[in-house]
Amino acid sequence: MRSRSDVLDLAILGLLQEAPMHGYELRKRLNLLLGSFRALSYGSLYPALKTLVERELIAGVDTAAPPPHALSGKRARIVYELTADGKEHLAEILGSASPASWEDEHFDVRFAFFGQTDTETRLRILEGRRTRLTERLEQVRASAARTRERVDEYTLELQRHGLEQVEREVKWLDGLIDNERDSGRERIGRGRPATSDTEGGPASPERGIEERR
Amino acid sequence: MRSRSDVLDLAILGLLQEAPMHGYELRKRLNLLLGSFRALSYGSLYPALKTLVERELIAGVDTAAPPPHALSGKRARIVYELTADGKEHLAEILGSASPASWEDEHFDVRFAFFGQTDTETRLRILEGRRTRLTERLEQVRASAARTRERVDEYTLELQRHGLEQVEREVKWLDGLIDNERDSGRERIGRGRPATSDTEGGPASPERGIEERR
DNA sequence: GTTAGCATGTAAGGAGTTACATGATTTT
DNA sequence: AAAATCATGTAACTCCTTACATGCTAAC
Repeated sequence: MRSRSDVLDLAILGLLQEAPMHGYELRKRLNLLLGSFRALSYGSLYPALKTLVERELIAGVDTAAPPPHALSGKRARIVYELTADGKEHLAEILGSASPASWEDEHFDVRFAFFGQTDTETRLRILEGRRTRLTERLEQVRASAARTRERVDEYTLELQRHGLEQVEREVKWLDGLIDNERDSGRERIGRGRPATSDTEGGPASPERGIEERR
Repeated sequence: MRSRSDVLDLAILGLLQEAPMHGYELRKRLNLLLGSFRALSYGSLYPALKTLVERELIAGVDTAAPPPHALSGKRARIVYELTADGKEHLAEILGSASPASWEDEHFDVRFAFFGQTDTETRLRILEGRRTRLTERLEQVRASAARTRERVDEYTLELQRHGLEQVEREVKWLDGLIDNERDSGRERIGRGRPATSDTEGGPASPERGIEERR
């Protein structure tokens, strides 16, 4: 009875670290976080919560009938929060930078919780990710060169577009890496993102991502 | 005993239409085609081939022991090719433009076989895809606006980057759509819009499409 | 003569989805 | 009063991967 996706577990723990929440709300936040739109189903979420409770990493409090006030009005909903074990477990994961961290499935979630990760680990993950992507570029370019002639134009265009997307992602990473290097060099604190930021708009962390346009 | 992924079936049929092939080779071509790098495993491919044979859409010929010459040297390998039914089935799929065609999982494969698809269908798929993506942009932007304040900067940056990628894809589609419109109209003058996609980027977009053939 | 790559398959299991089942609360 | 949306869960099923099992052939 092991598993239930590492990624989902981490996403849940990370979100609960920010604030206790019930399942339904968790799902919405999760959908914004992961892949940004693919809707995670309840059929995945609730069983995952269940096993996390069994492992005592989170605890659920049913807000329906709090012994003192019998009629709090609200209907049954179970608000989950991290246990001490859960916090420890989360900190352990967020402090690590294993090769898995920069694979497709893990990277986005790890990145989303960079606010709870120290600069050094952030850098190692970003660099690992960058290496992973450039390896991939090499590989695809190599095998594309080998099959060049027998491929029709649309297949070729699809490949070209795919490569361009990856190249773009590498540039994005370069910006982020520069950013982290700058911030790592001036302060030694834990966590804390680089920018003082806050001014309005969907502005990107200053120098990081301005390429294009 | 239905199914075995539509997408995989289509990819196999489409590739076999181009040329008969054995499993091992099919896999390599498939990996270039789909997602461009994610390696499809034999555990998926061979069972899929098996059911396609059972459905009589393809037929496999074992090249190991051709009755006439007992020692052709080559080891056992099964070359698959489309049956008449298979060709018909493929043509039917490639002629359709159902909503499924422009969903994430299907679109790439449909696009890869545009060479075997008529202009009108190509256009409908490209436009459907474009609509799908812009809907998604709207949706994400809307829910992002609602949660604006309580999201930290890294999560925000991730979302911003995600949106940018989708926007880029829409522009790519715009270029392709213009291209198809021009060719559908059997190229009358009309200095083409040149698809404002480019900037410093490496690849020269379009151009490749729509020549030779 | 041994490593690397060609070639074909099966069994078990992981990670998720859809569809079902149920009911409360809020909005129109 | 109806419809939407909040809220929680389970069962069955899908699609895929990993690991196993087997053996040939080319190159070093």
